[in-house]
Amino acid sequence: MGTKGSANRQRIVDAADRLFYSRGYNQTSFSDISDETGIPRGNFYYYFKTKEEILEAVVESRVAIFKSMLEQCDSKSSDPRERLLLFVGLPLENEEQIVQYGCPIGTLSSELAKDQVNEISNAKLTAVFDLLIEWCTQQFHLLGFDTNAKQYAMDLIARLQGNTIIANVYGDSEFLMRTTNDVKKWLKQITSN
Amino acid sequence: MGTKGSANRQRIVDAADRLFYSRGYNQTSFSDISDETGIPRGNFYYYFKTKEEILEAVVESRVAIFKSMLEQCDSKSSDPRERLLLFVGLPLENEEQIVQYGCPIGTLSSELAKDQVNEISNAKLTAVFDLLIEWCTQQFHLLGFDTNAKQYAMDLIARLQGNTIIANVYGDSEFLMRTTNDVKKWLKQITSN
DNA sequence: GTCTATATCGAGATAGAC
DNA sequence: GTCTATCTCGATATAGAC
Repeated sequence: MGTKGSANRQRIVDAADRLFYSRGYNQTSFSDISDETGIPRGNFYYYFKTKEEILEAVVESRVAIFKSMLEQCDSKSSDPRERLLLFVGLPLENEEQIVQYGCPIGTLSSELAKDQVNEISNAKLTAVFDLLIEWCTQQFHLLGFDTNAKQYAMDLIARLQGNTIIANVYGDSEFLMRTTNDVKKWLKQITSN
Repeated sequence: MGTKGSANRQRIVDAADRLFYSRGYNQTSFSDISDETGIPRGNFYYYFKTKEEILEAVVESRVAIFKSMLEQCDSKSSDPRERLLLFVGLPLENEEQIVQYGCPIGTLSSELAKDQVNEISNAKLTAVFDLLIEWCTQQFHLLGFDTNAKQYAMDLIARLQGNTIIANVYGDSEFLMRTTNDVKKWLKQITSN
């Protein structure tokens, strides 16, 4: 195992992940990460040349997390319809955080879209969305949807994002629960023939 | 007219509004606003005691802008159905900016939700969403919807937000146009009896 | 009311001892 | 590999001349 597998490196990435989510990337300082981990600031530069490299590692970590969530959906059911329903229910598993800080991908994307700098990281972030959309597209394909499978997938992700935003703005977990059910009903309806 | 009506004050607010939108609140410095307006940094403190006061003024300005957009919709048609269709089409009028920087209220809300500080400004921001939701609720009421009028209103706003996010992430104005039409179709469908 | 000079702080980043 | 000390810069904010 190289430096990528170092325990300290992992602790930095994990703490940065939490802080980038709860405070935002730009509003998280090396001192914040240092306070959380107990690892002194100067040590960070042994693992990462710049703050942006930490961001890249965090994004990679989130990609891995979402991949494993999709695999969970795959393993729990072999029925694409049931898989999509499981997928739609995922935000409720972290309902409290979602309501408080929004979607970990959506909010980071919005933030980085305003930074002229981080082109690399931004490309990697759309990769998370790509991952989710491709997975959903595949499920819709299996359900018999053809050319419009990707449209349905993008619409589904858009709906989840929109519901998350409103739930976050109003700190309203009831709204998140209700609209999650609405999306599930919509899914059942369009796949019931 | 007091200091609130000063031309310089207004120029500061207008420049800050643009910059908070394109770069984000936290990533916009007094120097940026100074560069845009030609007004030296130190002068800002004659009109605003802190940066957060500038933010409050910007939020007030955005509230006013959205109010006038709603009044435009009101004046163009007296049919609530037609008004809602006009409302849904609004994002396309600033399509380029929407695709590049996202929704001016949605992205600012997401950003401030992660700042532990700006409670006041955040309260004012939800006021913008309140404004839109109440206006839509009223239209749905006029269309004969009763207890579920507000639900439809919130769902409509959520859909617009979600579509904006995806369009922004992918820089995809085609998606914004297609989903705008989809929302219009949905509106026509639920109001056609 | 307007502008210059400057204070103060915290950010990211570096050098080098151990 | 780890940690301390420090550099440099740019941020918000202040003081005070004009």
